[in-house]
Amino acid sequence: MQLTLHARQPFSLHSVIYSHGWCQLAPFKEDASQAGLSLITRLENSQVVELHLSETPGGVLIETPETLDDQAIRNISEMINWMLGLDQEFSDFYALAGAEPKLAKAAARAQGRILRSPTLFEDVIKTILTTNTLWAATKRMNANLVAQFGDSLPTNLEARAFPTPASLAAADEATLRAQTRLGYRAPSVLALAQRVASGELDLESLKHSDLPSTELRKRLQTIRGIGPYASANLLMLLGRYNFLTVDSWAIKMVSQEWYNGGPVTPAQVESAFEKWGDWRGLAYWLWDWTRV
DNA sequence: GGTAGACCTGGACGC
DNA sequence: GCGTCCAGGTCTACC
Repeated sequence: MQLTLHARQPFSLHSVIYSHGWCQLAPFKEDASQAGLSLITRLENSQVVELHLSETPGGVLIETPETLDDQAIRNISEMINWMLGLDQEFSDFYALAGAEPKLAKAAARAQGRILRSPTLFEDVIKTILTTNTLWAATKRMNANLVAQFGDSLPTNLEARAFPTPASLAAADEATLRAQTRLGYRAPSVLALAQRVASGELDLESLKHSDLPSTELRKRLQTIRGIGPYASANLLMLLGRYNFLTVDSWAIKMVSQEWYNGGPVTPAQVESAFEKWGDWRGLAYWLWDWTRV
């Protein structure tokens, strides 16, 4: 099956794929050429498929060896549209960024879209796995979750999709802690999976929520394991750029950029980008931190 | 509202 | 090979 989707211009698949580290997390798989991206995902009809994404004039080409019915194709179309933010509009941001040397290349590179997972559930779990640990450990924990709880491709039992809420909800905390190496994050992951699987929490509805960003942030922070940094990361994935993902790296970068390497508080990191208004999270994210 | 300490893993380092 | 130290956000108790 082949499917072509149109993207609002300017668009660069490479810029979306490398917008952050998600492309390194299973079940995403980077192309050796860095020109495309593969993923294994579970469709609404429970079919597990492998999709390959590549750029085509005006948009993105989706290919899979599977034979799919019309409903599955619609499902994939909506999923990829969400993951790549094909409808997202950044002209206001580009107009502002053009006057700032540290962001001047954003429009030419078609930057702004942040790679999303197929479901917000997957993105919340992955975000929890990024907290209070090194990137190598995040990749390991995530790979363990996929390997132990994800559904397999029919044609390759080793290749798995991200676990469903139900499959994780059925796990026990001890297994998550010890075998998946989630450590103290295990209760958070388990509690979230159980809330989503039971229907108590409709995470996916937040993708298109009308809530103001501050309210959405409060809602996200009711999830165990989601604090200021993680909620800001999730808001950015939801297309809200009102908050900064202030982590230790951000503090270090702002210290070097504006405080001559001196001590910097999270509030000072926030204020450094305050003038960017509703775009401040994106201005921070795309800022060219290289010294001139 | 602000602060301190616990939570857990794995890499780096010294012995 | 073993022990110790440290980095990395969130949560909770306490002031």
